Amino acid sequence: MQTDCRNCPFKTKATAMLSECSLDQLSSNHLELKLKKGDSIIKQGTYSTNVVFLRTGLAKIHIAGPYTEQIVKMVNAPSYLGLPTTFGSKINQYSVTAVSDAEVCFIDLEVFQNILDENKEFTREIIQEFCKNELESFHRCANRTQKLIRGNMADALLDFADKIFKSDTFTLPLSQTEFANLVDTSRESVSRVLGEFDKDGIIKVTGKQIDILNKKSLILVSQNG
Amino acid sequence: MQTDCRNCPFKTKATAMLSECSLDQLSSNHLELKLKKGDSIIKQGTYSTNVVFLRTGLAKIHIAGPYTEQIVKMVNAPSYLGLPTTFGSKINQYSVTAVSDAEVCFIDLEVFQNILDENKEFTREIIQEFCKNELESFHRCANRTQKLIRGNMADALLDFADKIFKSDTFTLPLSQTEFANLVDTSRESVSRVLGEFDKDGIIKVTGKQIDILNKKSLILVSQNG
DNA sequence: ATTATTTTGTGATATGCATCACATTGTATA
DNA sequence: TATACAATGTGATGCATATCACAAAATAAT
Repeated sequence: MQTDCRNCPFKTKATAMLSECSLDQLSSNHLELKLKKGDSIIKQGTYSTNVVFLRTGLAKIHIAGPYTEQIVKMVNAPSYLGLPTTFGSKINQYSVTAVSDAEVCFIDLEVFQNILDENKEFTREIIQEFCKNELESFHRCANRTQKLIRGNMADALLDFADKIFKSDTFTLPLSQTEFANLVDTSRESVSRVLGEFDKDGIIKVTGKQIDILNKKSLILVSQNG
Repeated sequence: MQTDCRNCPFKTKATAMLSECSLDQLSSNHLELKLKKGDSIIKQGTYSTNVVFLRTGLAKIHIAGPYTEQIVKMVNAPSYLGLPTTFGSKINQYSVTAVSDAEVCFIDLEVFQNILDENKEFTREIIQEFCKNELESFHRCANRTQKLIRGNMADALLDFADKIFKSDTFTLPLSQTEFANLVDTSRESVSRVLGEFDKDGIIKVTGKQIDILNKKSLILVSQNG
């Protein structure tokens, strides 16, 4: 399936910088796909020469650790995925899976490279993106290892509310097992802590539905314990 | 102090791609400094519009976590430092400190940006570098949280041997407290585990001097417990 | 050299959380 | 609608490791 990228309403900040010429180049060199929740977008260990543009939806980046699968981060559209592998080893070093219905465009790496070469502004934005990611990963590294479970879970919930869903009411797009892999805990602890937060009136849990009732408390838990 | 960048013997893969013109631009727009072990290169919370080129030496990237200072990674020359902050918020989000004597060049961000704009190959290499870092951080994230202390310490030692010093004999450039902050442990555990490894004949510890005696064992410990 | 300060070694104790073991509920499948 | 399977709730137990509390070296400062 091919669409005209010029009129794509789901541009990243970077894509908005592209010349019409480059957009046309994209149009004629990409494969658009509609995915269902759970579908694999990038599979670790697999060969790939594509950059993936996540047009709509929400995805998890996950990687096989020595014992369990670890969710490294959540990504929501619009966003480019898979740059590290395609620019690096060509063998995907991690997996990306849709956790909601999603639309993606597969872009040939060479085309993407051309577009980088020919659009300074685009390149700047992509580099900005890398910088932001690196900083985030530094912070995550420092926080996740120093905080206790309640703090990390509070962080994760705040992340979902503020960065992913932009709302204090949302339905968790992950099972508790997945949530545990994101927060570096066990499934049981997720269940327990979610229960505690509910009992304490900080959030309301109704199945996978989360309502943040007392955001200040949640932030306090995030900061302390 | 200014030197001619054309003849700098400490070029990164990226810098080697630069045109003579760009190198001259660098030459006339940078500040070269000799640093002593312990000197600060980048200070978290501080304003900055410089990219730093680590010409020689070894540095640690560290960040203030909620409780302790966390060492995020070790970087050895030649390497560019501080891109994430300068391209991002201008306020340094982390610190970089020399852990050995070092030489650095401070490059004005605008100059660096110009050079990026005008050298596609250079840009490609810088992006490659970002990709490599992102992958590394993913792996670290998965490993550090899943492995026990012995495994993580083995990893760190192997990293020093293989990536930093390229030798199975080296002197630890960190105190045990710092090492602990790198490996997500307590100072006491570092002392204990180092003692265990020594007793088991895997390494020989003489003060800060480390000799890897049985690398296979060390790799096994890294993989298992 | 002598004192002060930082770094390291090592035992004893406390604790956060993983793990195990089920019960229970929810959800897909026949 | 019944049945299988996956996702969740919850107690009891064990363990890895942080923390505390010193002693002993090693380094730095005077």
